[in-house]
Amino acid sequence: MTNSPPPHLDRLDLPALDEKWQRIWAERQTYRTDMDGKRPFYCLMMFPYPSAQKLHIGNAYAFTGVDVYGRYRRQRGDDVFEPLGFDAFGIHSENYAIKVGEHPAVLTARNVEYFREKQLKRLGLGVDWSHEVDTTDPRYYRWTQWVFLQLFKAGLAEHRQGPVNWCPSCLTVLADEQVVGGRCERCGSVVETRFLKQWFIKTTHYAQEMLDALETLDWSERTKLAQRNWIGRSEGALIDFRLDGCARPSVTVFTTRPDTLYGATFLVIGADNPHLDEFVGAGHRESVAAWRRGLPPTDAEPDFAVGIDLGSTAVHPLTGADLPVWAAPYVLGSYGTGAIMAVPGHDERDWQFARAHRLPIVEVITGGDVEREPWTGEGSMVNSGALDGTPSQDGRRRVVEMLEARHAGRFHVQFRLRDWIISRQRYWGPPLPIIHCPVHGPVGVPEADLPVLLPEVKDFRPLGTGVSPLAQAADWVNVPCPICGEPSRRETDVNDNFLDSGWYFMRYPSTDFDDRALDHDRTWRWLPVDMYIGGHEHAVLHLMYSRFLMRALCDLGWVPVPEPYRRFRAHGLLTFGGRGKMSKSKGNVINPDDYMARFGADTLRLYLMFLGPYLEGGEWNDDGMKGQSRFLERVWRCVQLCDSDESGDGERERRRHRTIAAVERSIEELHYNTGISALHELQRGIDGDVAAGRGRRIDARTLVQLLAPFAPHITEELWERLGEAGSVHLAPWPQHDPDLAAEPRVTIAVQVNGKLRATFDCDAGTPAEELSRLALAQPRVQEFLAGRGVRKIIPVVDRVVNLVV
RNA sequence: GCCGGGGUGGCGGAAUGGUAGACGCAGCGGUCUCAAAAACCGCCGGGGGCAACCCCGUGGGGGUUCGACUCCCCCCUCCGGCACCA
Repeated sequence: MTNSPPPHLDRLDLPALDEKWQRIWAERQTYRTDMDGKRPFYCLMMFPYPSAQKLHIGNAYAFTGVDVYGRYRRQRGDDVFEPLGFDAFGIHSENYAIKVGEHPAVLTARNVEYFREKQLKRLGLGVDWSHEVDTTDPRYYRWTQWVFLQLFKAGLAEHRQGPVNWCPSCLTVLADEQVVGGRCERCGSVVETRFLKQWFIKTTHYAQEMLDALETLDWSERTKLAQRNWIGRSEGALIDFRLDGCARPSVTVFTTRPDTLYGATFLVIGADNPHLDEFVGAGHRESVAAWRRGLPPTDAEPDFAVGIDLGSTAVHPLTGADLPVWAAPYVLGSYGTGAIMAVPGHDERDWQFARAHRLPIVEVITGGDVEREPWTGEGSMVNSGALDGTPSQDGRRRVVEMLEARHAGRFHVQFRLRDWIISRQRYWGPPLPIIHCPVHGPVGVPEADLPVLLPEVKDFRPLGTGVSPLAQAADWVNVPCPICGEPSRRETDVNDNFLDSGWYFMRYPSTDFDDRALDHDRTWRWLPVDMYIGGHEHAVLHLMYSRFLMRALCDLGWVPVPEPYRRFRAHGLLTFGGRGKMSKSKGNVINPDDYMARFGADTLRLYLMFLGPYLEGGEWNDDGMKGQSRFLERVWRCVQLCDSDESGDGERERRRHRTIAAVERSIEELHYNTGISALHELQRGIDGDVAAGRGRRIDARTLVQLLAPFAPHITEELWERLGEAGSVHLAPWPQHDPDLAAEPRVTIAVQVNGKLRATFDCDAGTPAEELSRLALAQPRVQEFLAGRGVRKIIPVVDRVVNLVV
């Protein structure tokens, strides 16, 4: 090769090519999807929330990986639908707006503009922008409200009192999924329990179905596992205990170990159980009330020393024994029935509590020494009346049968998943479309009156009173009941923005229609999503909610199938500066804009896809870009210097077909890094041909086409320069023929006792006996055998011959 | 504590149970240049040897196998998630 490009080659200016082709693609609507296409393929990426920060490199990584896949499918002839939008409502944006003293509507509109125009389009995504959604646009949230009304009408949305997570800093209720380790997912404040009337979506109604359907889904295994754990199915029994000495006549507890019932020595009511007062014995009221006031706020660390005897007693349903009733914070008031039977001999926490408060510990399952430590394993039942000697596994069923006979208990399946609280006492969200009538209670806003527009208010900051700032808009709040016309009040809470994002993918195909949420034909043609790729952090939030919504809307007849995503893959995490996710606080955020301005979008895309297996993520390294930058320079030169129309050459055809196969496999399995390696090798090969004056046009075309999903701009330019008509992104993908990729000659490794001692070449497919003969004939092999007899020969065709002496 | 995923050159990483380290970065040597940069060519796990070559090597220890980065068991370690769920 010469040291500088021949004079007739233009200098490669990647940022200029980005600008040129992005403009032309927009003009020619290259990525506009034929919504009536014969081979629909719905390729989905998680839409971003345009909070104050710009998109960072992690977003670019996520989007590029999906785009490569979508582009590949498009080149293979599918009608690929690759839409994008903005999840612009929510606390993220609102809090930032409060911080900078700007209205969230102004702020998010500006951010959306920047994201779309300066970053997402700049990356060269093959997105059909004509189907963009913005969750803050009334033309979108009108239908979010419609979705809520469908759930309301179906009885899947309920206004009820309940214990809820309250963030004292964000001044709003949070969903369970937004509480991490007892703290607010967003601000880290310790979450408090409050009893408020809230809107619940009955996700638990589909708990079993969603659990069962996981088995049938083609999803990343780790994502399915996270959902399985979150739904948290457990089997056991509900057991009723009669109570004496308090207001309540009885209490029901849940246990997964009914076989240990004979070992129950006391009951514990959750300290945050809303009905705690009803369990308190006469004469204990004041001491219990004082104890309760002195409790520390919800904390992740359980303290078994904390607890109080409530002074009432429970009657054991089988033995008739009197058991003391206690209250303690180690029992959750909101899981199961909010109360437990304590079996200290066979439960870690009950044992600790019993020790701390000198309560009796009884062994009812053999296998350990319950005075020293609790035995939670299986064994034979003892101290259990007629059931003594029964294996504990069988005992579970036997005890349930006995309870059922006495009407004191029954088999029960308990889920850890709880209903989704979707009301938020904040400003920046879609108002829940409900009117509270003194006569009719909560009434849905008639669908014809949608959208319920978010009203202007003087101050959009949260009030902290448990009421949304929307309550300040008196004219807006006071309306007649849609049924009877009585003076009524609008619901002033807005919905959780996970409701906005829970159905956005259903809306994309139907954005052409303003008079319906989901067009029947479009929805039946395009749903479910064929390929969804996104971050694993949404395993139990967005991915659970959207599965619920799809299932509910399917049962109501609005969508064709209950599961929203045919395939889901969780991509890996991009890290920088050691371990951990990129975040502003760690100071390890990379801004993609600078790199695109310097090296062009193709170089960035290529490097991101090369730095590690896409499903596993990898470490960003500033110097890594150089390798791909050099590669694109070499591609630019060698492709334009190929001028031979030769086609029959066996070895170079093999190389070409081998590369097609390698790139196809790498994209289909989302191991983009190995596909790019194969392209490097092909390019080096072509470079050698060009130096010898025989670079083939067919190789140049193939290289350009295979590289196109990763580097869409330079390949489009080269395609044009090669004199090809139309866009490379719409040209038919090169066919690969396995027969033409097969090597006629292979190298056989010869091992003696498993160690490599020689190699020789032979025709592919040489039979085993012939391989053995050839291996023994190798002079080096004879040296190593040194006259020792060969005990065994293991020939493997086209691979290896192992000689055992 | 429980669950999941990892541990391979200086670094990122390759490898249907069959020649470990493809591809890229960094480094070293060379070509070109007054010089430097860029580009191009070559070398690039460790140890030994003048050399042909030899020995060791995929977190540690066992095992299965003609043959193990790959399969099985135990341990160490890193990352991520969940975490009082009765």
